[in-house]
Amino acid sequence: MLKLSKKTDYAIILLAHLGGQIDPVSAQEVASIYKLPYPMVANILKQLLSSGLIKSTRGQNGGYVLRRSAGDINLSEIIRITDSTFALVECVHEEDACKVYQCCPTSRPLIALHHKIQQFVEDTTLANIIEDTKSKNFRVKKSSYETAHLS
Amino acid sequence: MLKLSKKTDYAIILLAHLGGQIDPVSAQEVASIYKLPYPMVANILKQLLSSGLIKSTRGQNGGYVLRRSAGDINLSEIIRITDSTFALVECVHEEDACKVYQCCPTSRPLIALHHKIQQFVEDTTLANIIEDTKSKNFRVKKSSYETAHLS
DNA sequence: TGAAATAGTACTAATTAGGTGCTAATTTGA
DNA sequence: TCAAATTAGCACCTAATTAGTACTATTTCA
Ligand code: SF4
Ligand code: SF4
Repeated sequence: MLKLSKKTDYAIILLAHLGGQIDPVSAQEVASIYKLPYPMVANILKQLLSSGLIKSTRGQNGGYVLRRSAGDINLSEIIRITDSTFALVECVHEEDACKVYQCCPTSRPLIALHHKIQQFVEDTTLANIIEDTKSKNFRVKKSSYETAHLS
Repeated sequence: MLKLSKKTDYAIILLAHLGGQIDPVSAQEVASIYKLPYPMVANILKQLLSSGLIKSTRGQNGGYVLRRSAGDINLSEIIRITDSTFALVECVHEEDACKVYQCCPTSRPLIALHHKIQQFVEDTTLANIIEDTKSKNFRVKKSSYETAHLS
């Protein structure tokens, strides 16, 4: 369906929040701030932890903090963790994955398109997202053309 | 999962084939050429027909031809027909679609990213795809950088 | 008339996404 | 020391979407 899963979508919100904090933030806290279902948030954080993107402290006043700087984390990596490795078409990473590959005339242009989109998501860092976040209140006043300073 | 559905993937193959022919091509024929399951191909062609992308002739020697020129059909339209309207995140086309929109800090940068990708798929016409298709045999010999003349 | 083909619709099966529950382990602070 | 807060690690369930199939009717042409 060519859209980000909720898991990835929420993960981006969570990471963007952690990126703006210094002290650990608990799953409880971040779920209530953004009105997200706590169990989902907890699950996603656990997955981000086991993938090494964040680190945790247990017990009272515990929570999560980013393990690396926001500028070092790109969107491609987040998608890979919470969704799966991005592949516009199956044959991008493994030619054998698609049984019609040998007959397929359009794999080449589709793979080329894949790489262009891939470049975008790799160039978009968490720091970029956090930066862009700050002006949310002006969204409705600006034209869509002016939102393009993302990369 | 951020990938094209098989339906869209196959639709592109079918349309690219029709774009290279003058006489009507039957579902049977195109299915056998590309080793695709006939029922799927037939279904997809029916959907492309009802969406006005192709036209049909029935009976013996019948089949399908493009209704418009390949240069007039872009990837965005194909995706809209066989998948659904592209939306990287739900809030792109309708803010109310996502219940956390009011609290969401990251919608702005994600919508910006959406528009960039959208621009790509709109700029990619069926004619571009057909053109790029011709050099498939050189794919393995070329670096991925050289595949970029798509848009 | 009969074979080849589309037209339309309805259906099933497999996979994925979204969301929940439970129990153990750890830390803090009263 | 003990209870509360919190993460850790699973296993599970349900709904939605995708992939693929089936069947019947209609049209065309030889
Ligand atoms: S582009 Fe062709 S080879 Fe690649 S996944 Fe799609 S059908 Fe298969
Ligand atoms: S970006 Fe935010 S508002 Fe948009 S769909 Fe995702 S969670 Fe909802």
